[in-house]
Amino acid sequence: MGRSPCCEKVGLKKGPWTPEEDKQLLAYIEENGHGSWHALPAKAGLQRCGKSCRLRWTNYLRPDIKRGKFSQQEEQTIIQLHALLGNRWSAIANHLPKRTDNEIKNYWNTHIKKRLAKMGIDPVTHKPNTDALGCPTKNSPNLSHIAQWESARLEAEARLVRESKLLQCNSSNTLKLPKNRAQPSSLPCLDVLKAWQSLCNNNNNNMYGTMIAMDDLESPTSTLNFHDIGLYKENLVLPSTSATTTCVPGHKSWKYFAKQKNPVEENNITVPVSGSEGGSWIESVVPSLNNVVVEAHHLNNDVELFYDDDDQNYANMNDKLAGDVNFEEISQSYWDSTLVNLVNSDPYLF
DNA sequence: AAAATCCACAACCGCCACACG
DNA sequence: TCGTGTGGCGGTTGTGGATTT
Repeated sequence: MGRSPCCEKVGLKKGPWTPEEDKQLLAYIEENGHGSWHALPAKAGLQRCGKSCRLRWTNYLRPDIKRGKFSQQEEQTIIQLHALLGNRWSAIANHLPKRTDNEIKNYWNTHIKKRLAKMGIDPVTHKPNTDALGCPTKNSPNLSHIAQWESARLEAEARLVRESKLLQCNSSNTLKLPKNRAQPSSLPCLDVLKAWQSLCNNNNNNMYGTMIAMDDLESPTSTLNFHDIGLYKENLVLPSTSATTTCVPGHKSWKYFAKQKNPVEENNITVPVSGSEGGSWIESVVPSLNNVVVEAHHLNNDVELFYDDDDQNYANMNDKLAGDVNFEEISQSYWDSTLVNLVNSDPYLF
């Protein structure tokens, strides 16, 4: 409740950290771990509040932070994710390995936001600016590639929204949400299914527009977000085990991480996915307040495939990988020789 | 050369959610 | 169920260097 009392104590140092303080904090954490941030400053001999120490560590001192200029790829990812997630910087940071939310937020505010504005794109809505009559503003006619891309995206969005609106939510399709997830007051269930099927049937790899389209089914601030479907198209290329290497139809680059687990019979709107290889696949789409969890159960092999952004599976997995391995670069041989053992040996990867 | 302004980014603030007793 | 401590998040401010006037 309320503000942490540690920051109100007098006599604690504020402002920029000195190299000596950094060294002290680093040395303490490397030796003892951070433990309770509240208790850390006293133990480490720092005249700082725990909160300040935590921020310094997470935003600056942590060894797994990549600093320096953002690449074009990273910048594009930020723009795309921002269009989907808004100012949820920590969620965006989860998709940019080694970048902190603070860094991304700063980069957005100082670079990207201004650039989008210059291109005639509203950085909040990601839509082209228009005047009161709905005409493009003076910046809009010279749309860059990004602007054109945004425009195409919006067209796709509008089309999918129209299609989705044709379906009514079937009240019998009440979803049983996982624990600790807030349940929206109403869920456009059939829209969810439609979205998922649309994704599954989409062969042109242009998933992004589809995802965004689903994001705004109800309103610009819809609680139903499909951002988690497909965001990992490029990241999730880990082959799953044994015979269960089936991908979502139409997305052959998608391969799932797998672990042994009994089939789960709840949480399901079940959507049989035609065209999948290997038999009894059930795809479950579980919308929640801020995300969509996608589960896939292979009933024959008793394997559950699962991904869930909120649980940060990829971040966890990323931590497990030796070195700076980009998921895109993982080969079948690397899986066979290394990763499969890792997965099988650690049930807590998920 | 000095002052003013701009800019990038580190750091802080205040609120919220959650765990726990 | 409630109160409290704690960590996390997003918005905002502060600071120092770079650039412009």
